[in-house]
Amino acid sequence: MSPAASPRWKRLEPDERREQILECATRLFGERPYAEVSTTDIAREAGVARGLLNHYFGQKRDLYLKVVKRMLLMPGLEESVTMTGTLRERVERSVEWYLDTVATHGKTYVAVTGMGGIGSDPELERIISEADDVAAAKTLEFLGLKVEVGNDARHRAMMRSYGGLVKASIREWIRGGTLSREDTQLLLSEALIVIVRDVFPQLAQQDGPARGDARAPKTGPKR
Amino acid sequence: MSPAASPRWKRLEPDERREQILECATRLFGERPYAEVSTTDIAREAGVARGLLNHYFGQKRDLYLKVVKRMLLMPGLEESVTMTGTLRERVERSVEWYLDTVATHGKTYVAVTGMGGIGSDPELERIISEADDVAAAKTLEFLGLKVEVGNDARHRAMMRSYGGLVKASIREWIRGGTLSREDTQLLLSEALIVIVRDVFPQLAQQDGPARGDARAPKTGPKR
DNA sequence: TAGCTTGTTGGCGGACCGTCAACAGCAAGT
DNA sequence: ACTTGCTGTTGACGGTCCGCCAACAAGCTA
Repeated sequence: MSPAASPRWKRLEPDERREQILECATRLFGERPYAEVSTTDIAREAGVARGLLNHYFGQKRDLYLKVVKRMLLMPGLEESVTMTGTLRERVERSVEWYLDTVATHGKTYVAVTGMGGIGSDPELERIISEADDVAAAKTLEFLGLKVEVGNDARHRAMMRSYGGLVKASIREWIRGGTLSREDTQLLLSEALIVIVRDVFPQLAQQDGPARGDARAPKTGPKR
Repeated sequence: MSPAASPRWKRLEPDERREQILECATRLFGERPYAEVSTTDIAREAGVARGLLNHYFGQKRDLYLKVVKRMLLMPGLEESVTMTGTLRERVERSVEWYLDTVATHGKTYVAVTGMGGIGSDPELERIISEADDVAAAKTLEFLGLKVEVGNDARHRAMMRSYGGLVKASIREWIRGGTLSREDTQLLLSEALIVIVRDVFPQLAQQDGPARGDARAPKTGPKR
């Protein structure tokens, strides 16, 4: 008889196995809520023993965090869009690019960023918040706005808040279709313009005619 | 000897007991994430057997939903604020009222509305979305804006999206203090004004001078 | 082919949750 | 004051899920 008819399981490089498990986990976490995806499900989907998940990722929660991290790392904004024209034009193009990117990830993006997976987990919030910071910094940089360091924390916080609007409207768009893509883009562009004007009031005059009702006081922290 | 020295437990009316459990659950869910609050914890906190929670609320998830519901029902906006003055003034007052209300609920509100509790649960999302609708409708009504029924779904979706901005910025404010209350109020007011102008473009001229760069097309679904 | 490295398995122990039959507080009836 | 009955409440049982770890085996090397 053949010396080793067929091995009962195949031995993979750690990186390969890790990647394979990550993909299965990503798919399942996109289909069902966090609590309803058991490690047994993921293991079965990947065709491995359940204990292997703990071996590679530690806790189930850690595996989920890895999934979120990989999902939120969005590649190259700056290479794919030109940054010319008025502030409004640039804003609209960057929002458009962002919606394109999200559209490719689809439901998994919504499930991960949205009402969440895990319940208010500090680590998860840190990761998402960090990803929001990156996205915000990219956007601001793309808009050609330099961050003066004194207000950095405040500006980042404002952009993270804007991220809340982004996610909520995208959820409306992707999930139920209660907003069309045009609606979403309009909403996000207008809001971003307003925020930029508040955070960087000195740039207001760059965008064509100034607003009629410019609030003279309290456009920034008193200095 | 005394006939019944002291009963080992006290018998309460169902409504009383329910309320007592709800309060303990509310406190605990405000302190820790959903998954880290066991029904045993809640039962111990309330000085009650664990099975009683299931008797009154069914699943642990149902108890959590009850907590969220009670948390999101915010009483009387319309009675407490006058609705006179320009659109900007009314917006700023309503935002201010909302921030006051949230401030009283504190961390629990943030934990409940925020990154959530349960993982993307349809029922939970329905509840939160419904509460957002109520808050949005109250706000719009308070602003003196009548909803024309044709665009109702779209308008509600936009206001729910705005709710995402509200929650995110409030989280920045309450949690880490990365935004001051003034920052939060400024951000939310400006954004709300913009949204109202987009959703109800015909009301733009009510608020002083019109914007210089008013977008003539695509201010609504084509009809 | 024998030996060694290490990727992988499978079961153990513990935590948590939903259910349900039995128990007991307590108010009404005698 | 004692008994009866209603029902609020308890405590344990069965099941699921997860983290851990010793044993196992795939596959390279000599």
